[in-house]
Amino acid sequence: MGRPREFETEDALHKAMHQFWSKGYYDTSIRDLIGSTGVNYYGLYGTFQNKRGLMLAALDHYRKTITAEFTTVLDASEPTRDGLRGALLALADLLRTEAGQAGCMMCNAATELAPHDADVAARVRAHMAHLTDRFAEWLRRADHAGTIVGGEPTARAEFLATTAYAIGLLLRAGFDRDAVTRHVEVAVSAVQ
Amino acid sequence: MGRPREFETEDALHKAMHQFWSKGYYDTSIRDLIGSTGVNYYGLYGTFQNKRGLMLAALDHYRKTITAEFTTVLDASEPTRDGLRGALLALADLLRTEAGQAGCMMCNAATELAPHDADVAARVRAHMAHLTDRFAEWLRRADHAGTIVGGEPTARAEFLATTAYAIGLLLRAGFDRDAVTRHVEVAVSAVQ
DNA sequence: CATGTTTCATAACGATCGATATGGAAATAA
DNA sequence: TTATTTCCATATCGATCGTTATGAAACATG
Repeated sequence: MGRPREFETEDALHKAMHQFWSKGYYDTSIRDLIGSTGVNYYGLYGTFQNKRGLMLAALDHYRKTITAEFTTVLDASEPTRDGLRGALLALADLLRTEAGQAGCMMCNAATELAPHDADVAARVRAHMAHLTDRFAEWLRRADHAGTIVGGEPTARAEFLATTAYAIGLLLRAGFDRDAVTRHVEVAVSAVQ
Repeated sequence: MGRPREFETEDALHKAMHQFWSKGYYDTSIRDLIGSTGVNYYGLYGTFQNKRGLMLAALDHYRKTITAEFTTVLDASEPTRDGLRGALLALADLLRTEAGQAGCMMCNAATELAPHDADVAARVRAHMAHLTDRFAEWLRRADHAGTIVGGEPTARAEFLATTAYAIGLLLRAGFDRDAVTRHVEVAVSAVQ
């Protein structure tokens, strides 16, 4: 009973995520979020507690959508250098907006909030661990196929993960697609 | 004539740099800066125009001190994998505070401000270009010595530069020295 | 000592921040 | 229709933001 709410939680979360993603946490005000989500004070605070709660929910949403989209591509890519290159370039496209300056939301949050927000730091850490895990799985497939064989799998996976972070940073800093492509090329040829 | 100022510009800049470096731009208030530098409103605004001017000056100061300190180490390191490892580990020490969560100030600023501040973006870009240039010079020395030979020098230098950025990000995200050391190890063995 | 000039210390400004209170509109249930 | 409940729209709160104004303090010069 009562008046029905005029917004979908997932939809509001998606729009809030994009707002935080492109503008960052501090440079995004509650009024900005009300404007971009279309949800008013009552709805936002009732659903997400406060600004920080919305940010944490947005980070979780990022992992469930953007990160998941990349890991799906990675898991589906063939275990060759071509496959790896394709996955990393797909990631670069995911982290580019029209303006091309979104970057990786987890890395952005890590820079802005992690040092003094344990909950954000935990999510960033979980994201990185998850990413490393997927790269390790990919390397295992490559090793099994005999296309890319090497030593310690965890360390090599971490290297690929930091390559992914670097892609986000380059985009955030304003480098264009060509510069990122060039870096991906070197990283792909460097993995062994 | 007149009352003498009670602060040194360089000293104030150094303290402001550390403040911005560890807490970021938005999470640092003018009152924080007055507290950490010991300079009052009159001195800060008279010398640096406003908060943004102080940030830009702090970025320049960062390049003149921290970045210069690293490039000095890099230029002095022998052109071998051991030399490269030593330089990168020295960088990791430079980017660690007691709490170990400072990271790279240029990367932090890139994430927080570059997308909507052209002057910051320009400084970040200049920093990255400078770093890439120094790595390219190092690679040239290694190539000449025959220790590490490879193909396109610019691309390889960019790879080493992004390795440096990744070190900053890992530290900012709270990873400890061992994790960073492990990543450096992989990067060093990957460069060819 | 008096005067002029520069800086220091602090009060104050308007604007905006995150967050909450309020009053009416919209839906359900009787 | 009426009562009840939930939500929307907006006003408002105290706090803090970046910035500026104000008066006292510290020097140099006469």
